[in-house]
Amino acid sequence: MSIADDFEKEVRASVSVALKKLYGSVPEFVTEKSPVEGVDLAVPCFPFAKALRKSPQAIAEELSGEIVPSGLISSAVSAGGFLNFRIDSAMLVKNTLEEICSKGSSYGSFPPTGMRVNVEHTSTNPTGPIHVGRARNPVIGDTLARCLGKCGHEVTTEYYVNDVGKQVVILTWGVNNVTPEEVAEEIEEHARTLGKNEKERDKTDHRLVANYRVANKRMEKEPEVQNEITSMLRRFEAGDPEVIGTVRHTAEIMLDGLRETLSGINVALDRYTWESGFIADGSARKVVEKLKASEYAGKTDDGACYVDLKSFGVQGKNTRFTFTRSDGTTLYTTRDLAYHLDKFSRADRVIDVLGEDQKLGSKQLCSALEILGCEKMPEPLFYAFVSLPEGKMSTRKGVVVYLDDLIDESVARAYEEIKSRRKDLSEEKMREIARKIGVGAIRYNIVRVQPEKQFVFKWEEALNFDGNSGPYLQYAHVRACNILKKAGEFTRDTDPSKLTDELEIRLVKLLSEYGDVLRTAGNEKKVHMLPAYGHDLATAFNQFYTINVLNSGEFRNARLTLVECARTVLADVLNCMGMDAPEEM
RNA sequence: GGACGGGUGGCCUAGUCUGGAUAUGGCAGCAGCCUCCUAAGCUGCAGGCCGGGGGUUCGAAUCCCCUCCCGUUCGCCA
Repeated sequence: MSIADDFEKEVRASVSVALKKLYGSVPEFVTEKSPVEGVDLAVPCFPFAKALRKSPQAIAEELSGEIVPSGLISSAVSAGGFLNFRIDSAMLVKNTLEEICSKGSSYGSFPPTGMRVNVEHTSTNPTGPIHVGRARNPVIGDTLARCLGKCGHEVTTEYYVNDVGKQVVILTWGVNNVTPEEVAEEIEEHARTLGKNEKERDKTDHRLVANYRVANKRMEKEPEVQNEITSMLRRFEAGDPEVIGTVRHTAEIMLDGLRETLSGINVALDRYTWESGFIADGSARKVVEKLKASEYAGKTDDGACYVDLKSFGVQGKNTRFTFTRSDGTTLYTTRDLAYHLDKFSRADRVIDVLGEDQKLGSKQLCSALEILGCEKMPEPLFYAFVSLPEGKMSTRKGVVVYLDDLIDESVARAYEEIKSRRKDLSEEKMREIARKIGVGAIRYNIVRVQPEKQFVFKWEEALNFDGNSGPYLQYAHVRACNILKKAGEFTRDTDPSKLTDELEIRLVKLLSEYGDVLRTAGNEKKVHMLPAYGHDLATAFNQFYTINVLNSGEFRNARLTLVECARTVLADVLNCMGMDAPEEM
């Protein structure tokens, strides 16, 4: 329960009492934030006007006369039909600062709920490196998971590895049959057609791309290769452990590279679940049997099985959701059903971070789960695709920016910045800080926009280190650290009579709202609230920092206490966004 | 064609679910601020028919209807 919640409760109670006393009844009313300076909570009186046959202004006037400031309410005044409340800033300051001082980095966190929440994110096909079109997924997913953890839930993050299907089989064939000479030639040719010289990156996910391309090309031209791949696929689907094993091995090699990339942006997943596992353990088969037995089931002339989802609101030319091919083998979505049943056996709440191309698939999945008698539904969190100014991202056409390249570029840019302004640091230290800043800039830039908004990737925006950016927040944190380092010893002082400046109150007010932000960002899956809050907090801190002398004078202890509290919350906001909180930069 | 999402100053963006007072910030532009805690900062100026049109309402960026533009999707692919 935050002080803001308490304040709202008191406001509602006092308005209710006043309404009852003046007019004999308590109609529904709302409390809201106000754009007016110095107003912390407002009650619009317009809705009362009709029933009471009085002007909103008069009602606000009468109510304000009835309400005596007490507790957290310091004043209640009427203005233009609104009843405006002001919070007692002394209590706000004292309560907030004391709470932050005593709780430290757990300030803003909620007590354990015992709820198990599973967040599946990233899950890109293990057939190539992660490009920035997909980078939204791990960043949103990881940030959401961290926020949910702060909300008190037991969070597990999970990557679903698609090691089944044509794509991975082609890749596997390429890894095992394409010669090093062919690979070298392919790399050269690719560079030539794109007109740029891509440097060879010594990472498995990048290296294997050439094998994959050669395999695709040869499959198109050579019938024998086509046959080999088709036969591998058939053996895979028949459950041949040898084929399944080699494909999985290839996927594992690829995944090593992907994991390395993810760890580069501070993303580590708790669990990797393999799609092939649901074939191996028979659970996909069980899904098939159960669906076949349902009243919605049907069979085409060829023998493919489907359920008709018309009555579930699924739209389209065809409302059939096919779950076996005519040869009886399962499809991706069938395995995904088994996977979701598995997830629900391990978690109370299941969240899938998905690209918007999965919308229909996700809807079909939910309907099928309903048919299977699943009581809970997965909650999808969709994000729109990232494109480049020249158009849609395509690995084949070379219209692509890899996440690894973005990270390198951003870190290099941060290194240049730090080199130009800090002559005193060692090379090693500069590299270390540049990494933190560069990665932070990327994560912030991605998570700051609402996921459903389409996103055009521009280098100058991705590498922006000013204003509404990751480094801006990190810089505010650095400033706080520096003051505290220079200050050395001081006694904490939460006496509100020493922190009465408008800028100080505004900063404290923001600090007091942190819990609400985490609740919205986590439980309501509105992850972009976090960077917005962080930016407001950093701005308030910077203003406070600029105006006041903090490390001397009669208010030294109180101001340093506020600096310490701001640093605590800034560091935690950064942490929730998977960004490092450097002590210098 | 249907379904779903987006459209907010030159560019990017918050607010839309749950209607409320002068629409949030940033970038770029202009003008200032480092004898004092890192100027990746701070202050000020300029810039808006909230895609367009109707409607509901005391009140609409927000709700309803129509319409335009952009994206995604409508596989016995994954």
